[in-house]
Amino acid sequence: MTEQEFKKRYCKARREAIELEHMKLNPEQRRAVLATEGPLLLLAGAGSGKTTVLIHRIANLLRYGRGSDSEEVPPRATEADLKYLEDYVRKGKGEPDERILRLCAVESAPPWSIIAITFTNKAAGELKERLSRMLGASALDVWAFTFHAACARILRREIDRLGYSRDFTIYDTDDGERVMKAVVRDLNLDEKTFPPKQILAHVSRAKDRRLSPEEYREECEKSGDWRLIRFARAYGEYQKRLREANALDFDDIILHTVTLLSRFEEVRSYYQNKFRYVLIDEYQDTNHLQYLLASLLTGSRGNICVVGDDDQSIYRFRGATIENILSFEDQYPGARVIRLEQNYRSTGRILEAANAVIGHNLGRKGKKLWCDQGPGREVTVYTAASEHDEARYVAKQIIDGVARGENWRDHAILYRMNAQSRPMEYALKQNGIPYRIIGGTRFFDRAEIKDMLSYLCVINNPTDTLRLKRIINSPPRGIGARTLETAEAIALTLDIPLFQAAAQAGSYPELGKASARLEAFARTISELRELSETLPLPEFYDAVLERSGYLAALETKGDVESQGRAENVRELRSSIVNYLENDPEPSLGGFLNEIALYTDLDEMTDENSVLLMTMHSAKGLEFPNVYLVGAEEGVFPGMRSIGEPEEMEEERRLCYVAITRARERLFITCAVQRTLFGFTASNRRSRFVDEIPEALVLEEGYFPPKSDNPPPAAHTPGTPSAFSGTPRPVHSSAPTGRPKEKAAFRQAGAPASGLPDFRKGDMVRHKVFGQGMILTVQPMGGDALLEIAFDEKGTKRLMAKTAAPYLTKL
DNA sequence: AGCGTCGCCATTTTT
DNA sequence: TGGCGACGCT
Repeated sequence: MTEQEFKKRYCKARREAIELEHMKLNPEQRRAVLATEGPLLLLAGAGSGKTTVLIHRIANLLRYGRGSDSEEVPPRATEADLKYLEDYVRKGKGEPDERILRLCAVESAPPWSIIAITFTNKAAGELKERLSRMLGASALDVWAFTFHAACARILRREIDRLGYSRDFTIYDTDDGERVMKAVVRDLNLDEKTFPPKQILAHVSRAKDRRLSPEEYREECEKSGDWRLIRFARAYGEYQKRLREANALDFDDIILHTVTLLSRFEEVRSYYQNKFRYVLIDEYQDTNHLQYLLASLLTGSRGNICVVGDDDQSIYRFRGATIENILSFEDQYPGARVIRLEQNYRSTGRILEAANAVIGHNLGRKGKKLWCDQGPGREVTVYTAASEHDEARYVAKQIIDGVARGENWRDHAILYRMNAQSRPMEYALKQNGIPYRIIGGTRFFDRAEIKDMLSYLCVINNPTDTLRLKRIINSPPRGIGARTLETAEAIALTLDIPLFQAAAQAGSYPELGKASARLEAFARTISELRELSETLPLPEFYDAVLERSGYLAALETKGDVESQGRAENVRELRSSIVNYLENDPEPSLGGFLNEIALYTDLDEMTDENSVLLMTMHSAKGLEFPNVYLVGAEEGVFPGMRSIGEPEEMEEERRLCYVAITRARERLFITCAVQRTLFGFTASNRRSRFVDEIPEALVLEEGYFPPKSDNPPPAAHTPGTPSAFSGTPRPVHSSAPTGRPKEKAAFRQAGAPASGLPDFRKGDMVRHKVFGQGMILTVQPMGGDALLEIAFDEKGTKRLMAKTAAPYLTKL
């Protein structure tokens, strides 16, 4: 055997041997796992198993390094080795022994040499969990973090080079807004013409382009726009204040890491040497800065693997550039591209619908999902008379589903705006359907939680003036705006932290009577600070709750609102306990650092409830039944996107995301008339609905005469894509020619006229809740509230008219 | 300092 | 429709 031949056979056998361990994957997935070297773009469609691929890829790197993607033969490999390898492949069992491991590995990657970056903590956590389940504890040394967590980690080591100290604090959006607000006031700008939020948006964009306040100012001056020039000045001042407070906002975390890596050769080479393999998830959501970071971490070795789906890019509004994924191959010459198009989630019709809709977009890589699952049921399109009718329809479908044996949690209602949840909630409540709203204001964004965290921040670091100001008078302790102002002035002139001024308030006569209150507050904080050094964290937290008077203030208020808040504040304790269990060296500072980047504590519980959320928050999730609600022009696609081609494409991608959440059944609903924000409007139904081939659709509900509904072809941009196999008929969904629906108008779950005769003590059977007895009947404006004790589901309150179709008297 | 009223405004969200 | 901030009154 020639050396050439040996080499060839060896590499082939080695590759096949490694492949055996991934036989559960499909061929494309396997290719993606084995292509370890060089740049790789993985276009992973919805439901194509990309996380599985990511996991296997990391596992492969840890075990075999570049073994599956290399032409190198180990220098001491013998023909006996080759034979052993080939025999192993022939057996096809895929359970490698020591020798196989040794023969296949080419520089196995140590865990800490792999960095996998995700967008959310949830995704990072999931990655870590699945990795450690597959590979044991050593997998925990893989750097699986969010962009921000990874950068914060780097900064905690290196940031002193930029003149910040390593124990910097992280300001969230809310903190940033407070600072900017103060800046606007101090620059004597009007908050109406210079909304702090808007300035921050500009600042964020400037940071994304790596413009310093000076550079940004120069640019603004060239433009001659006096408003922009003020913006630039505000940016400078804002940045100055963050620096003084040794604080970083979310953009700074990335920006400063990029600066560090590009400016300091030794930092750059340290991390480039450390990280042999860089993986980035959800690449379509990265912004320019994150692109730079990724390329700086990758270095000349070029082992970067990005995973994403251009069709699922829905965060342009917060700076994500779809460009990053579209031009990956230009930025990394020689990049390999692998498409994962086999979908393991949805039925054929749902996928066809998704393909057809997204096919109307122009700027895309092109990809068509397929599955071997069979067509499944039609997509149901229901036209409702109003948003209430729409909600009742959805409630009815859910009840029917559950009556068939499904779980509540198998149903998800997706809408464009949070404001749309209200009528839905109403209908669900009336039917006694358990539900849970995801999103809206999240746990850590709630005022009471921020207050408690601010207490902890101030105790940990009394010079954190921003947080100090937040809590100094909550609960009210007689330290008002006036007092605070004088105290701040004193602190400023003496160049001491505000906290110190408060602590020695007695020595400043201008504070008058308030000085005693300031000192008392400062004393409380100092005492708590001492306690924090001796007590275990949860007990210490209890002490904070008590001594701050915060909890007591909530409890004395006694209304439902405050009760909920008190509940939340106590709830925070459990995340402290949680932290304690995960950190080998827990400390108050450690907890605060972790919490600063961790917002989604409310893990979706496994409680059995119908889920309501925006289409955005549904990304990455899947449900057997999906209700895509409010499919009307002006709602979805939203008002702002009409007439803006780029925006419209983003809306369409959002539609694609929403459709592909459905596993078995997809319901799309629209209302002929809808009241939103106090205005009643009649909207045409969404163009996206009309982009779904008619053959896939089953129409239900109310149809107005044709004249009210101009042909959809007029507002359907683009041409049916080459991918959408079935060419669309020129006209599609105008209701004429479908006589049956016209006659079939009946509002969903609409109450039969007249009040059903329910009495106290009646035994009834409900379609879903089973048998029960009516406890009370309270007449309420032509309807009645029934309180029914069900044998198995407990006591529920239902509206008589809504429940009537599902209730029978026994 | 704290409460009530008026008027304005209005996607989507993660870190 | 509803939530929030500014303002003005007590």
